[in-house]
Amino acid sequence: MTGIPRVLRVAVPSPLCRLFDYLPPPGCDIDKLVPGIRLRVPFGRRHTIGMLIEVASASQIDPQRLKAALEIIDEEPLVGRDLQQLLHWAITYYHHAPGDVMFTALPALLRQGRAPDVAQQMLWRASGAGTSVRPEQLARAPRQAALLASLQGHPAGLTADDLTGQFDFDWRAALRTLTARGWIEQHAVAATSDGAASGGAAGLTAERGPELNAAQRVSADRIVASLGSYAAFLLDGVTGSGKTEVYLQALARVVATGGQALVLVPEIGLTPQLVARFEQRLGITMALYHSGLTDRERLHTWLAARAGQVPVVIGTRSALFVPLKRPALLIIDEEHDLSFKQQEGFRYHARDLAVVRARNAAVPIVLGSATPSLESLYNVAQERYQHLTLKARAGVAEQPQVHLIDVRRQPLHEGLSDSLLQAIARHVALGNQVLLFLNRRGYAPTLLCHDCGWMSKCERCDAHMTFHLRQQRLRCHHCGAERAAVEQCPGCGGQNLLPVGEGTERIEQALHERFGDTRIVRIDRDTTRRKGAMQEFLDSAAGGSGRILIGTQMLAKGHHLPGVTLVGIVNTDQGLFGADFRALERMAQLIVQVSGRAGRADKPGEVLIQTHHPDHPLLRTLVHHGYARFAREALAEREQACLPPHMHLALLRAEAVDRDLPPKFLSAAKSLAQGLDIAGVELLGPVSAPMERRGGRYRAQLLVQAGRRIDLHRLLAPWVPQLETVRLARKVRWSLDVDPQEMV
DNA sequence: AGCACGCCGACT
DNA sequence: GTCGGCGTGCTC
Repeated sequence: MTGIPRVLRVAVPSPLCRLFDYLPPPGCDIDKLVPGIRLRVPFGRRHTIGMLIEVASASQIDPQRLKAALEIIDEEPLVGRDLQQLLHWAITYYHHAPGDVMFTALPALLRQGRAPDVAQQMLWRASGAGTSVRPEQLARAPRQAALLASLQGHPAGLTADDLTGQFDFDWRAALRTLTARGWIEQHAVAATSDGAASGGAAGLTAERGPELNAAQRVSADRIVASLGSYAAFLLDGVTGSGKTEVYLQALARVVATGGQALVLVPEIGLTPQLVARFEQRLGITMALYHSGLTDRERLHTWLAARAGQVPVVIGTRSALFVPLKRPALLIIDEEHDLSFKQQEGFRYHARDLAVVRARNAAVPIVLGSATPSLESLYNVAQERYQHLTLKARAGVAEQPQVHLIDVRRQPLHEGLSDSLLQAIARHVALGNQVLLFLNRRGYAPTLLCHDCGWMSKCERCDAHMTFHLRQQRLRCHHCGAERAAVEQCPGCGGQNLLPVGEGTERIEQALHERFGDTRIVRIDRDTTRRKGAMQEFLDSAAGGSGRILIGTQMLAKGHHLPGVTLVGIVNTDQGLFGADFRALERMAQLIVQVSGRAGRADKPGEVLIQTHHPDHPLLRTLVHHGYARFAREALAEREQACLPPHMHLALLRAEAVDRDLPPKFLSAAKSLAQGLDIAGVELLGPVSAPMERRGGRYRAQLLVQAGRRIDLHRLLAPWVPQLETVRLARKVRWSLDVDPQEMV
């Protein structure tokens, strides 16, 4: 064998848009250098964990500058080919730092270099270098000194529990520093007891479900028939049409044939009830993966899924990256939901990546929604997805009656019109439940001084502070700033502070005054902060206690509220003319989702929508002809306006405390882009963000638009690495958002 | 992002 | 005289 120089191309956790080249660790077995393994590498003046991306024969970097990797961590690639491919795809599609992409896809413990084995316990011990350091040298850092001394005293190593018992300060910070200096190392030993993977099928018996109706049958059959190869389905069915039954049929087949499925649900959609229902029907134990778990639990699920020990993994956005040994099916429930889009750092869309993952793994994917995103409907029109439609509303005789209430020139009582109040009284008198929806918590969005015009503005944002009556506090819902509400105007000392506008708290109070003896339950972030409170509310509401339910966004998702016969949407107007071109789509989805709560079981439902714009054409279409027709027209409108999904967008954002810097940086970025001279791409801006100041920073954005996706990427690929070299890039916080979902 | 280097103000 | 503020620069 000739000595072919080997260079390891490594993704290192950093925001830098490139890979770093290393020499193999001294004396390492070349065969172990497989893409997908982790390495410990020197990086700058510290050590870090890197992911091997490829083994190249030569580097672009001056060979003198190449350092050798320190250690190989993994024997085998952490994830299989399909996931590796997916991550590479994501790096080039989102133009995001490869290290950041690779490492956000891993559970925290693996990110930290831990062995991919839950049965191991991590110990920290002084490294070779660390044993010869005298702790007294660290006189400036007494905690580090104490920690190092302790570890030197225990050559076999100490666990996190040991350290927590020993030190009353935050030893983890000291540990990080010492680890970075190379004086402490982690090492894994077989754990004494707990935590071996418990496996999947717990020997439960699957329960029989209801008979499927024709549409459900067809849908389930087509999904099942496509198992074993790639196919994308949009399962489009109104609330109560039985999408879940279709999922269950397909999942049952996957489970029966020994495959594995991954189910993604929106952040607040993952309830114990949903999981219980799946488990009963499939006769298995589901593996959960979401942010509410501890790092250890997440690692446990991840490993069990990778080992093929669990048949079905269910989780939120980040579960997309859970490896499967025998992937057979992917399901994205409520595919239109915004929580599938990560809104910071590596801004991926889990639904879009899931489609790519399904293709790589040659398995079918089902995107389910009662209100599909316009993107997905467009993909149906382009014949990229197959459309499965469930029309019948299983078990419910009639669709709810939907009416617009024109509130122009009508007297409003704390935001509620006479017609709505009368309807509420009517339904309550019949012993039914009423659900009112208002996407604004607190008592009033602002306080106004009647004497001098002072308003409760946030000091750090271009926004007002919301007045919370019961707690007597003013809060900014954008940055979290908070202060006590005063009786006197801070401007003039006057006593006439008026709450302007309505929030859920105010509606609740108004309803109390009007319907004194009726039980009213408010469900928003303020009343459900306590863990489990949301569930208690919903359980008690489902049980019939609470005649009137008032709530925000969080009430819109598929909770079963069988007693509700009237849904009132207090205010649609923000959605109709929002700064974001998707505001209307969101509002329509919300209206349909909230309406889906009404009139289950045998009671017909009624939906009343208050608006100042009863003639808004798309709102009328939605109300009179339903979501499908609304979506068709909205898509046509998007096409005319040259907006997604007919157009492809990327948004370069920047923010800084200094107001001038973001636009300056974006202008520099724009010049660079223009210099690249890519045809078919248009740059709009820079402009300030819709809320220019937020959390004390000024924000601006530059929009990149292209009719063809390939043109967009032809610009982004060379442009983004260039942005790093812009001087001003260091002075602003900037990020690129490919396919932005919110323009704020 | 970290992390160190480096050059100017208020403290033992 | 030093501690430490954050501006600047680098990471294979």
